[in-house]
Amino acid sequence: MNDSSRPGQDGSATPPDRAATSPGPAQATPSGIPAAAPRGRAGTTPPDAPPTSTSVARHAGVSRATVSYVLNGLAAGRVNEATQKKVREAAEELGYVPHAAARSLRSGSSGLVLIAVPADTAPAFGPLFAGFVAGFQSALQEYGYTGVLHGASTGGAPLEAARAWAELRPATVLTTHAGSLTGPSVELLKRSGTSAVVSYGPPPAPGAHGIIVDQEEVGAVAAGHLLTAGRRRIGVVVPAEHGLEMFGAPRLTGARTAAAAFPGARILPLPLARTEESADRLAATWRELDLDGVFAYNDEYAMLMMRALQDAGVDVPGETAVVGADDLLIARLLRPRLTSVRIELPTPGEVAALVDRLVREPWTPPAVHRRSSAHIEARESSGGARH
Amino acid sequence: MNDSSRPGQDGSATPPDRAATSPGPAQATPSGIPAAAPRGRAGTTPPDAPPTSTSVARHAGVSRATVSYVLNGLAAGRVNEATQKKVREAAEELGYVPHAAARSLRSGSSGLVLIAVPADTAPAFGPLFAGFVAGFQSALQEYGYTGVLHGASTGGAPLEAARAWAELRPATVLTTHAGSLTGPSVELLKRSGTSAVVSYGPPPAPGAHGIIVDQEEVGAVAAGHLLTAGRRRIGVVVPAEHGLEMFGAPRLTGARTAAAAFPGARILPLPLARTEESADRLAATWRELDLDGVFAYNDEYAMLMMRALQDAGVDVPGETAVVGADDLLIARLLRPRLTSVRIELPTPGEVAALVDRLVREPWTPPAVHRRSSAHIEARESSGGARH
DNA sequence: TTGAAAGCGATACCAC
DNA sequence: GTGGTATCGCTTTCAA
Repeated sequence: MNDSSRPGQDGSATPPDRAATSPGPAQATPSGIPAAAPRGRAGTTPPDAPPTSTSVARHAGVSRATVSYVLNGLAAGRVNEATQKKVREAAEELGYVPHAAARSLRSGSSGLVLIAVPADTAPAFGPLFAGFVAGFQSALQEYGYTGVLHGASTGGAPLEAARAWAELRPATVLTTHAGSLTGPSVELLKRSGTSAVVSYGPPPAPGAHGIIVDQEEVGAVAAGHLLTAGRRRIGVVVPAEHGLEMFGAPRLTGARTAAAAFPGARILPLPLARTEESADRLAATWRELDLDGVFAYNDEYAMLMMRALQDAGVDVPGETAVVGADDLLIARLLRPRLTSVRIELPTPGEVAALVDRLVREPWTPPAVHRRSSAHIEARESSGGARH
Repeated sequence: MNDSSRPGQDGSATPPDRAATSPGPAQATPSGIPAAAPRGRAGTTPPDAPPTSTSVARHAGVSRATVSYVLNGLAAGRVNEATQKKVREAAEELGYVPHAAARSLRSGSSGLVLIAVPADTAPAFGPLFAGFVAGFQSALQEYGYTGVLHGASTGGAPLEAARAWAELRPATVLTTHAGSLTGPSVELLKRSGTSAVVSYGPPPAPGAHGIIVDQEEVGAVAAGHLLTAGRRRIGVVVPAEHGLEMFGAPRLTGARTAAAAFPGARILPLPLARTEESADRLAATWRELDLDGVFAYNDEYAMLMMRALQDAGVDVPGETAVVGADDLLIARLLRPRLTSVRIELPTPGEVAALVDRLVREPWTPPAVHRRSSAHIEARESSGGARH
């Protein structure tokens, strides 16, 4: 964020005022009016300035150093017990809270772990990921880190994204987006002090660690299940939504791979938007497609698909078997019950432990710490007799 | 985060090492071993220290001041065009990224907007909220702020939470949790420089602004719909999950309020966990409960409920009408189609605009900026004839 | 046992 | 047009 319209700096930021970008590339002067009188902090010590370590020291009648020792628990055998009490009381009384920025500036590390999720894909992540993030943040906390989710949009420029993250000098960046994590991005982050960059989901860029969720395996398991059940003409739903290609494409590939082992098997990609209309349109031409099985990308799309098929008079699973993925609660609630691919992910605690290790041992060579596996959860929607 | 086990400071943090807490309350010495040799930064200037404004200046053969001017677009009429080019090239070449902490320390404002969601309730938030967060962060970015989602758990101590947030010196805190936002918490935040505290959802604590989502209205609209349709014995599902009371309770209250206007109407709370077993158990005793309508908390619980009722042979809506809330896609996919309460929320852009205004005009008195409303989206699940 | 002081990186006055 | 330099709040060594 290198623009002249930082909040609290001038008095004229407006939304359309697209942030001027970065030092690097040649850049015209900050578009438009150079902003009115950039007043710094106004008077001297307004009614009540935020309490600082200095205020606490004054209030307690000791030096700043003493305050620091006491408040950080390093006072053992250094500071008088009575003095400690005084300091703590003063801090309490003033409502003192240490200034994280000042601390990290001095100490050289921010203790921040950035969970970077590109804004445009964020809504696409389901409850599974939301749960992971929550658990991850809690786990990080146990290790002393502060995990924050950063979901800004960068218009797709990987280096811009990396720069935005790097400004915060995070100890680690864990990101879900493939595109934002190019080699140069990783390079930039590392150069600016980030000890580890971890790709969560997609395969990592050079220099980054990876916790890979093998989307191809998901597709392969789903298709394999259908194929094993005797289905041969298989449709694979590919979400039309932007930001889901990164999942949809490899799942399709996986299905194709699986089909290669079955002579006569055919895979047909089925573009589908997450709307009733789109599903109805697809279902209307179903008979022409002549498919006896469909892997519907995930449980939500599967529900959409199944509903449309049933409304169109297609029997599930008799005529066409349906398989979803993610094994959400709805899979078990649907009728017929939805067969689904369950994806085993590394737990938040494991990822937090990894992050901690990488921070403490930054020399650890980039590696893929895979630990995801996919199982089929067979239910009614794929169980019926074949066509 | 005031403990001695900050990452990168010592060499012995382990997960069970529950972060020692804060300056305030009397506190024993940091539990256990005082950590091994707390080595600061090791050698002098390791192979490549992160580039700073100074390195750029050196590299370009100018002073740090000049670098600052150029990189912040304040060089107009101050710095030679050729010099500017030199500076920008040097920055590019070194991969320089400004240090946000240093900048906020100096400028007095971090440009950070904290979206604080207590970790234990986070998984409870659905796709609606996820979408809001993503949009909000993008909108904030347009104004020059950095929106981050902070989902740490604090064991329920409001002041601890506030302290953790305050350390980051955010310009604004937007929080969804009622419990974490007590009067003293707001006080603490404001004293430490946060210009506005906004409660998103629950009614605000004293001193905080509020964007209220009137959960009672949701309950009232749902129950009102059922009552108007002639139903009189109405069950209201109250989620058993922790972290959902804040929604469940007011929705129940709203339903009760609505029922008060209909003589002979009865409201019966129905505790329900988000599992098939729980729903089946409830459905098994359905006839004894003798209910002709149920407001199932939200669409997901409604799906659970409806499935269990149908499996138990209860006709929906003939025998019992069902109403959900949130109007998700699944509402339209269910059969019978699910009647749902649609909640109109302020858009991310509107909230971002509000935040910006509050930061620039911190004197704005705390107020409730309500703009949520609930409408019924009537569908089949509540449309049938009454018992 | 406590205090003085040197920075961490960036910014913006005020002289040159 | 440029370059010193004081300063933001905090940590930590070294001296008293």
